[in-house]
Amino acid sequence: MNTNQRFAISIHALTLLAASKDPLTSESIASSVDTNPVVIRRMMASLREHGLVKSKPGAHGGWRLLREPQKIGLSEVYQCLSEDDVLSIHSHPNKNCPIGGKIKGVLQKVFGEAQVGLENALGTHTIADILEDVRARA
Amino acid sequence: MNTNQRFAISIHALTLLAASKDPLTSESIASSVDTNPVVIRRMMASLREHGLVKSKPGAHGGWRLLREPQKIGLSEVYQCLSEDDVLSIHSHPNKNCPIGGKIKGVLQKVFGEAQVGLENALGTHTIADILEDVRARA
DNA sequence: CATATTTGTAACCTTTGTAGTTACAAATAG
DNA sequence: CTATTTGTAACTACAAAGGTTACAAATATG
Repeated sequence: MNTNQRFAISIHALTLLAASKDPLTSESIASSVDTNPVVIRRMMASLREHGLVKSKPGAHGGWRLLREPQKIGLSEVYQCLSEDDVLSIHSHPNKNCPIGGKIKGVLQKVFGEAQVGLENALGTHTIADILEDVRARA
Repeated sequence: MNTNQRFAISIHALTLLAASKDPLTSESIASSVDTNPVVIRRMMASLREHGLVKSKPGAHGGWRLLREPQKIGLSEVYQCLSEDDVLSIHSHPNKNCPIGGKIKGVLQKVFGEAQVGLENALGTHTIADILEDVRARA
């Protein structure tokens, strides 16, 4: 239903940062993700706006975490990126229809609950967990 | 994150059917949803494949439910449409990287849990509930 | 200061998915 | 037979995403 790899890439990048003492460049993150450095910068900018990471331009620059990995929950990462909700409502149902006129409000409520269900499940994991899981698969 | 109104439209259409004794045509459903009848037929075809509705061509034809509305959970409706999961994984992380090589498996597990959280929340509602909620907003 | 490195960002292209639309065949009721 | 309705292919328009290039601005180092 959805195609937007930014969330997956964000987790990937944050996990790389959690595993590294030194800052990582967009270039090196892009290499592990297998994409273009600009794609990484664009995405990391959202994480930076929410205070999860910091960037430093120039020689020996790059990205680093601003918080311990066990304090970065996946629901928070998700919220850095999610402009809209996962489920979306059709825009202009017929307001003259007794059902069409009311359905949007009902769907908003129900889809909101679904969103909470999704984010609660994500919130049970942190970047530290993910790193641990990755390492356990060695 | 997502744009695909089919789930919302499916719920809308099923609610219309639940509220009607007689079969409804794609035309009349499309009118309440405010879209083209072909869009409705395409979407209803998925619901038919999963045994939720039945269609009859020809004069006095149309769509009707094959099950009582209180026995149609929203999670099931969702599953009729969801080809992919809500959260999607980036396709080709670098397998030579110690993290890139393992991240897909880890994300599959975590995203699967998130999907379950979403569907569980949806599963607490049925088409009968939705119709009731709509009517309560009169 | 000069240079190499790295982020920041705008601009553009391509691909993909979705909704919308037209057209017409096939089925069905009366 | 005729009007109605689904089934489906084919096409268009549009938007979002990822990828790419180009270049300005910032920074560490010698």
